[in-house]
Amino acid sequence: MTRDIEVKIVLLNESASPGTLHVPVSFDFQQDPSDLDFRLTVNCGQVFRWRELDDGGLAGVDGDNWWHVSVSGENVRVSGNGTQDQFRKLFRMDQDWAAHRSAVIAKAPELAPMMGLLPGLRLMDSSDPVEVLFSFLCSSNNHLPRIKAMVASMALLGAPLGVVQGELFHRFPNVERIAELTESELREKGFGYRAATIPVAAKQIVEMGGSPWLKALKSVPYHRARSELLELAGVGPKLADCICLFGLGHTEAVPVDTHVWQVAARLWFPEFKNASLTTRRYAQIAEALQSRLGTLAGWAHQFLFYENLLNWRGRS
DNA sequence: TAGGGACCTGCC
DNA sequence: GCAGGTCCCT
Repeated sequence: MTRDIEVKIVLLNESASPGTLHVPVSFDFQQDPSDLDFRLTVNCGQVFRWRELDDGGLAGVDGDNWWHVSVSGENVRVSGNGTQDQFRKLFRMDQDWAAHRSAVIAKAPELAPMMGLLPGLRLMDSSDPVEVLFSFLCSSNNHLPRIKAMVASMALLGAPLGVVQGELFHRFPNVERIAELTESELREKGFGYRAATIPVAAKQIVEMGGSPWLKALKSVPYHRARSELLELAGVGPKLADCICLFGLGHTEAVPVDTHVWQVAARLWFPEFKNASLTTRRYAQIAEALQSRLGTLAGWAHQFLFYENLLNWRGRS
């Protein structure tokens, strides 16, 4: 691993988030793709700003850092402006995921087939809950390509971080900047009815203390964090759980969306077959996973979600 | 409480 | 018609 001097440059652009630029570093390591598959992990709907490059690599942003990942068999080369520890944290590389896999299969054997189809799907740990929150605010009643376009559009408002293969990557804007947006400008940019809720939610967060308030929800119990998030405009049970799981490290959270709903009805609740997703039934499904898997429930849920998403066309 | 409909926009 | 829903109203 090489580690060059860090140069801190505070950007003076008032309209953008303050950020830091570092001299790029790179490091190499060995990684079994069936334990951690970077391509799968950044494409399975936890994050919306990673893209595949012409050289076959992956590039994306997390918080103040941009990353460029190149995988060749078990050899991985990472370039970026952050530390190796930050990269390892993003992909939760310090945990024993083979053991986690065995634990999930032991307690919920019916999940084994789906886990087998998606080897290397890892739960990420974003360092910017603000980006997670507003990304998922864009996701309601929406599809992936448009969600990505909307998140990319918001990201243009943030400070420039670095250039990868000729493409400029931005830090996600801070809540204060998002709170300045107007409904009409967001509607012009194609946000649809979410244009109304995004600035309102941002103002609510600023009112309560901004990003520090949101980050503080990492260290309160999951149910407390969830109920606080539910007070925000446009945030219902599903989004609150996504924010808890992907942005706040509450890994017992189980977001129940249309895909998880379908799988759950097939697997555990046949009586839900022609029913609607109510608060009560939502809780029953989440509880079914949480009671058996505890803090591994959120990771396990990801297999239900993504396997169903990939194969939804093939089902009735 | 459960069920139903509206809501932006774009792709199947 | 339907998307990784939420909100409002019977």
